[in-house]
Amino acid sequence: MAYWLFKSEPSTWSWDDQVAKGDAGEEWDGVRNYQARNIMRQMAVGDQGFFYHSQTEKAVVGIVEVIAESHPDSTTDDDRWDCVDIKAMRGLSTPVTLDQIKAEPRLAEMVLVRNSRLSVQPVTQAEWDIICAMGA
DNA sequence: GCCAACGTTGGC
DNA sequence: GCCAACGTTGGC
Repeated sequence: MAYWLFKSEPSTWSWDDQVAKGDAGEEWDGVRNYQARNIMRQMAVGDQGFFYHSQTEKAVVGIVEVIAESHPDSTTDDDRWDCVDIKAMRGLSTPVTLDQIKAEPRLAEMVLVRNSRLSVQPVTQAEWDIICAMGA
């Protein structure tokens, strides 16, 4: 199983919005970036991901599961853009903030730290375990 | 609200 | 195919 990170502005699509969708989940649509799209194309059903709030909160707030592999993005007619579907699994007891992540030397190589603008990112097993422990 | 970083676009 | 201009994103 692989791990990922999904970034969203809470004012556009928040963790609460995602939770409200329940097990039906929702398309992770609107991505218009080749790098992010290519990462989504690598995802498999059952993979897990962090749900990260950018801008005001800047923290990992929850864990999601991929429930549909990459397919055309229904919000555009442009066939270049794909998306996956995800559903909320559980919230973190304590959100893990960007400050905490930057303060943890073992997370210095995270894409979130290295390339903060990428909206969909891969996460390693080690990074996953560390952040889960920090948020428990 | 500003600015730096980055990606995309379009003219040549 | 290069590069300047522009738009977007996200941290501060």
